Amino acid sequence: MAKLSDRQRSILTFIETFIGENGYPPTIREIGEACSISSTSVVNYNLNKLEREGYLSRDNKVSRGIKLAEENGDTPDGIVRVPVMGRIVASEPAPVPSSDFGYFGSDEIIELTRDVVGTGSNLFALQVQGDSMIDAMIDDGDIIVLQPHHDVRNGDLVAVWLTDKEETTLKRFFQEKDGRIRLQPANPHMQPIYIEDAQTVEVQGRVIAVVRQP
Amino acid sequence: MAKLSDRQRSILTFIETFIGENGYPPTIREIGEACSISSTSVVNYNLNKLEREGYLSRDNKVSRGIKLAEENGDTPDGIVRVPVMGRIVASEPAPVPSSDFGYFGSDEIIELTRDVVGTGSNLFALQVQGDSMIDAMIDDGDIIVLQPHHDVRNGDLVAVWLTDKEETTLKRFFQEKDGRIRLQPANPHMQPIYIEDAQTVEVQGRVIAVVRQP
DNA sequence: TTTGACTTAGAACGTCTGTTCCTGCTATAA
DNA sequence: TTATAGCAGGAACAGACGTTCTAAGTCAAA
Repeated sequence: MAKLSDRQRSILTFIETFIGENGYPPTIREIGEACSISSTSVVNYNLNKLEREGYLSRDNKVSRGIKLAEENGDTPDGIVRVPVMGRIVASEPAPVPSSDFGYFGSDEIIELTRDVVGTGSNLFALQVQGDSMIDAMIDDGDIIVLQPHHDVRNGDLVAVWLTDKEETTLKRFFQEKDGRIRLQPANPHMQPIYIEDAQTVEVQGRVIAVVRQP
Repeated sequence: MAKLSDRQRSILTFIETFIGENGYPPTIREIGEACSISSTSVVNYNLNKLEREGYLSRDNKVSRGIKLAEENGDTPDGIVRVPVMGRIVASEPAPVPSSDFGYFGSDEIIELTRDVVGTGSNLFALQVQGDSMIDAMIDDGDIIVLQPHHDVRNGDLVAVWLTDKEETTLKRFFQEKDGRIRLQPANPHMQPIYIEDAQTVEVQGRVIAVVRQP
């Protein structure tokens, strides 16, 4: 599903812009005119091809029956569907999606915009249970959006599972020069935690956003 | 632009759900069938009426040429554009939009989904500056979405301007039986504030959502 | 070269769809 | 009562639209 002819690509982009401008999909003849294709059958042929490749779906016998496919939960209008994988509790590791695609095992799905989650992909969300993360200024019931991220950069706010303490916590991550890991609470009045053995820190994901609905 | 017949309302909601399901608008006959209208001219008549009232726009002679109007920043696909009116600081009253419509004076616009902001209308957003609202578990840089709301119910999380203390704060609002107003911090370890003179409390809005991007 | 798969063109068919015209009903005001 | 406006139903027309059929061009493999 990789190779697309120039013609097919121009058809696809035209449909996108057309829907954006008009609010409804174009007809076969409108596509043909825009992409300088004289025959409706050629447009039809390429549309069928695009459908077979999964770029769009068509409703037979229906005028303007074209719907653009939504790739990886990203709808064409900038909405991102993020699966809520469950609850995050201090006393347990966070439930992380097992595979990269599919919403299996997710309780529900929350829709967010790119304005909130940025350009991340493979996102998942967790609802915080209990007020054990109050020191990270995260309340009971808050929803945190995570990106599975194994190469964490210094300063990232991450959800980590501390194997020896058997505790999940949200802290800013810093790799110190002396090999230790410093976990800095968001609340500036609280003291950081220093971890001697980096093996005891399992990063579950980087926090992309926190959403609270009082 | 207020009065809508039952028929017109059912047409409108059908168009909404149809677009949501199919990705393209319905035809006149599909509307008629769904709303049990036998004649296409009646549908056409009501569509023209709805267009005249501003609820939708039509493209003449175009099949499925219906586009739902976007009211108060609410796009047809469930995205809500919320103007960010500025920053909210503890030492100043929150900047509230002067009129009910238009984004005049807004620094920028943030797009959110209905999943986040619910069904509210006339929403506006403010970015929190400083960590003075740390007791409400709201951090520097957080964005709070507010609904201008003058009839506040007990338990609502509201942004209030205390005229005598000259301070903006976020608290849960309770009207006590003895006439006093109790402002309860979100942090359960903190003590509530009791206001004797209700006149000194100006409710700027009800907090719909809080969004944090670390 | 021949073969076959893929792509493009053109035309015709039948249905879908927006529009229009005519008719009738109901409610309000004169 | 009549007049007017708003609303609803039915039928028919013309054009739009998806589909299908035939034919031909392109290109790589045999």
